[in-house]
Amino acid sequence: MTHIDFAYSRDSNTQTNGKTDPAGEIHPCSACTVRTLTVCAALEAEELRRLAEILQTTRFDAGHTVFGEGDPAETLYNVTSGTVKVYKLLPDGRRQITGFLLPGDFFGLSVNDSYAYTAETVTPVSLCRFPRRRMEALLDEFPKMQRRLFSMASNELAAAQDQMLLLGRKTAKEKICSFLLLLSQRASRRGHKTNPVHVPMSRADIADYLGLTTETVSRTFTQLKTSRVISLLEGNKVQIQDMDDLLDLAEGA
Amino acid sequence: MTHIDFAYSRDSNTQTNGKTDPAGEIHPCSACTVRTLTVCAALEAEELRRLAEILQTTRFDAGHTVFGEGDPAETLYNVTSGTVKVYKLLPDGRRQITGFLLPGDFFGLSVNDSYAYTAETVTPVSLCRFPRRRMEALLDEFPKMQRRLFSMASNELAAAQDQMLLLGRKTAKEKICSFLLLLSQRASRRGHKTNPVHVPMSRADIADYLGLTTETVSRTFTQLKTSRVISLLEGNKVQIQDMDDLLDLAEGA
DNA sequence: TTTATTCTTTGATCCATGTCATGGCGGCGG
DNA sequence: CCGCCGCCATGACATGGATCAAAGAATAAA
Repeated sequence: MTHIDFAYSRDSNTQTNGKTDPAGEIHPCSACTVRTLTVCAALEAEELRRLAEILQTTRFDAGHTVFGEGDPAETLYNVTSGTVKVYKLLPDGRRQITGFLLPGDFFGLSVNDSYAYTAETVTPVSLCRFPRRRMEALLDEFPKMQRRLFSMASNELAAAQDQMLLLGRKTAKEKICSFLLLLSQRASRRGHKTNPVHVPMSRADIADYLGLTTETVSRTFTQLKTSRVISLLEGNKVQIQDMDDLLDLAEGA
Repeated sequence: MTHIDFAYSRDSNTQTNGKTDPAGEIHPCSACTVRTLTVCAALEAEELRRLAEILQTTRFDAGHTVFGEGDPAETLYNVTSGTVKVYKLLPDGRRQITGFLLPGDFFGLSVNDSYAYTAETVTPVSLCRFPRRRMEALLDEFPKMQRRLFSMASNELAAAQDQMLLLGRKTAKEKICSFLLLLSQRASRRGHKTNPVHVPMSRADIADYLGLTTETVSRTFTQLKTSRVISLLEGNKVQIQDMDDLLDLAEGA
């Protein structure tokens, strides 16, 4: 997950998706491109150039469905800015969010020809799109890229196992603490402020990620606030009072 | 998951691990080798030959810990026969089994240098071992193998997401039904009898896989038996009365 | 600014599942 | 053959988190 700064910039076939494009804010296409490419650090210049060729960028408003479960999987995505949630549904509407994706994360990989989950934006988002066919061709050509994607998949798998432990065996309080810790760690890894953590998603989303209800999430937050483990700040920020405390609480120690 | 029959056989550096080797039953080393290699179908003869060179086979009794969470990750394993469970623990002993591995499945892949979970045999098991370093070298040499491993990781990721949905949002009854369905499907995919399903693991293991207690698992089984959805047969076999019924029950429809 | 609308918090109550306890059954060693 | 031990089943009871309900906050619309 090294974010090597890579001084490569080239306008690619940028497409500012109009469907729900919000007003204001200029769309820095080449910046997005560079950002995504740096995720593929350790690639050769040639590989980066080829990647940039097939990549397009898109923007979406908050609450926009990027693709639905079962849709034909034709595109691989990389988050450039904002937060995306991916989830699965049961027939009666129960929902499990399996991940929140932050800048640098890929999604939309599929083994079959259709997506196994739905992807929806949480905040306004910009994405890089890689047409699947062309991406596959590129992977065949550059084993190093494939290797990198494989290593990313392995990381995701490890994260998924942590999440299973959380869903299957942790209490509500442990779940919330683990979640805050996760956000903090991810912020740190991407070089952001780790302590007042930014929590861009709603209580309902948090609930569906942790296998709880919004009510329980809300109650647990106030409980943690009352016991001075955290405090809730303006702008969806959460201040962690004692990181070690939180770490213990997250594992029931 | 194509199990192409591949007429390749060669005695590799087989090592019948003595530590807990049970009596009886001859260990068919070349058979195991072939079996594992066929999992890597679509590989060239040359690749298979090289794989066979670095592969060793081992046997373990039921209840043997193959490796523990945090151990240095030096070996990649492939199950040749038997069932293996992998799990994670919380400090106070709560356990989440993240998967049961059947013949053909790989485990022990690690992004860091240490395993992220514990692997323990459920039944007597034979395994193929691939030394990590040599395996990595081989992957670099044969992109097709890496591609295959990547595709397997993607499949696992999809399975993990299904499991998250199960753990976070399904009821006890739905969990048990999903579990039986999963076993049945996996049996079918490996060409075994799918209906009286063989369930080699204990109630406790099932509970820790589904995020339940043994009591609830037990009760739910009898409940399903009473409502004539399944019946319990000799030798840890479960007869599914109506597959469609079970399918509905597994998703709360 | 006022009014809808949606999100969050909080309270009261309920229930699915956990916890604790007990007995049966089957395998295995002596 | 008997007694031990680990699994499984079942009952009685407890409880964490769900559900139902409703009152604030925040945000968007008018």
